Amino acid sequence: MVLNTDQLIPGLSLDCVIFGFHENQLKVLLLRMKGIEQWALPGGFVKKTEDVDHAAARELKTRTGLDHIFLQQFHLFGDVRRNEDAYYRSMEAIQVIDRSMAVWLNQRFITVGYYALVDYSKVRPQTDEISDACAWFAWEEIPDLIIDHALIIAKALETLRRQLNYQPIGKNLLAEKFTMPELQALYETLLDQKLDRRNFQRKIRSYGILKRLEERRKGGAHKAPYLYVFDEQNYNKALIDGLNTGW
Amino acid sequence: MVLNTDQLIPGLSLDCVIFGFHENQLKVLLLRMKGIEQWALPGGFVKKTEDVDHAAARELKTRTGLDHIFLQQFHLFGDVRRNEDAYYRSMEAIQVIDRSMAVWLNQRFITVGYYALVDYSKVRPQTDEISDACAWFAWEEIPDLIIDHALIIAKALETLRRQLNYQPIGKNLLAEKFTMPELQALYETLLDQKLDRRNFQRKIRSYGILKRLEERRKGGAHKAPYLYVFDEQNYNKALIDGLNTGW
DNA sequence: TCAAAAGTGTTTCTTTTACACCCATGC
DNA sequence: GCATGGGTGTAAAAGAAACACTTTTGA
Repeated sequence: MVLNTDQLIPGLSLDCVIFGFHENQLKVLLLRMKGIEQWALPGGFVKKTEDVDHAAARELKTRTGLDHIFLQQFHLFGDVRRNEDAYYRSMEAIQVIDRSMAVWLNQRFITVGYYALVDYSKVRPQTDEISDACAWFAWEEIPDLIIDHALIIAKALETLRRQLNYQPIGKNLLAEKFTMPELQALYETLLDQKLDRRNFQRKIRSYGILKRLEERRKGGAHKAPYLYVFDEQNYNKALIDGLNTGW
Repeated sequence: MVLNTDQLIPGLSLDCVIFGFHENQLKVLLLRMKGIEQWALPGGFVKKTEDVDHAAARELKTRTGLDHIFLQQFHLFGDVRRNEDAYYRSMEAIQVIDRSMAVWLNQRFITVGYYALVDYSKVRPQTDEISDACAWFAWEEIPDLIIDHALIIAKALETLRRQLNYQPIGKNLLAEKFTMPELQALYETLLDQKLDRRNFQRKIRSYGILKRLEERRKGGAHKAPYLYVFDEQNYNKALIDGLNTGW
């Protein structure tokens, strides 16, 4: 492994829950390390001379090729025993990492959870020297994960769902141009409930963050739906002001 | 200082934004370190054998004497340069801390922000060996703070305000028995807006998390208001399920 | 021509807002 | 007795929910 542990903050890692949306399913990008059966969240370490947020953006870029993406810290996982099960031992055994790296990894780690919303179609999952697979998994089909990564994903989704109530999302999970049914499917997936087509349209439109194009999505088997884009200005305003304040 | 730095995770601190409510003002508990003019958030470090959450609870207990209090992690502050201005140098100068402690403090620190909601009347602010003052400050009168502590407070309040929309709060900031006007004053302070008395009552009551007692608050200059307590069961349920889901 | 998806409008119900009157207390 | 705060109810407005019909398209 090419990491020079001297340059890294010891005991601090970060894990990215990278959400995508495809075929009406919420997906998460996962990684399998060489020599380990379980899958893991893509993650990394923070350089001593680097902002923590920057390290997360760097990891996201490495893994997806994407830049300037919605990426947000959501929780610090800091239990003493969270990484005590030394999952990487089999990596040392097959010489994916060396002894000193193994020792370094063996210390107590706290990890910062980040979640990212990305356009599924733009991502080409990347493996590296220490991983032999990188792939999207549908929310319902997430395999067995190392240490507390299942918990991290659960917490990320919980945060995302909450976010949905007061922030405009969708911009990052969909392609630039999208249809209303696509946006609705995204909301339905995230909320895990069916919504009324007409009421959904009304509500979303009332936010004033969408612009409908003249263009329609052709080639579908049925009536061609309109394409929409987010109105940059109003969208950004909504990001700051929120949507449903409740009071 | 009695801390043995060998037992602590290096480069990791935590800061607690302890909110109280008194005389219709939102207050924050602050600390002044010996030899430093600026005030600071009460904070601490995490033992190598301790959960991060536990360290926060420990700090809260030390500082306020309170246990089992609403205490929640809200953000990790991880910029490289956040603590580079070495505010503690004057502490070393007057020998509040020794050289090795100063060196230890001089490294890059990331800090986890926690916020706590406490019953103002139950707190007896505690100083210790390294601080010469510990006091409540009204939100509007927060003095100059060390490093990024003003930012940390701002972020805590932002989180708290957001929380207000989907979680029952008040339980932790008020005495066990409280009046509707007191609860309303709390909401008004947190939201920084006036609310209609009658509509507020209706809305709060519709949540079903309060129980009205027969008892009234006597001794006031006017009509005696009823006392309320939170209904434990429904309150806890609301904590989990949320109040205004928005969808 | 028909099944399935997409577009649009209306009615009903619920929630929120705005607003007015009576009661209790200390001065 | 009057100023002030506290309790309660009701009518109007806004928003959410429920619901039906028409259009487009490929098979």
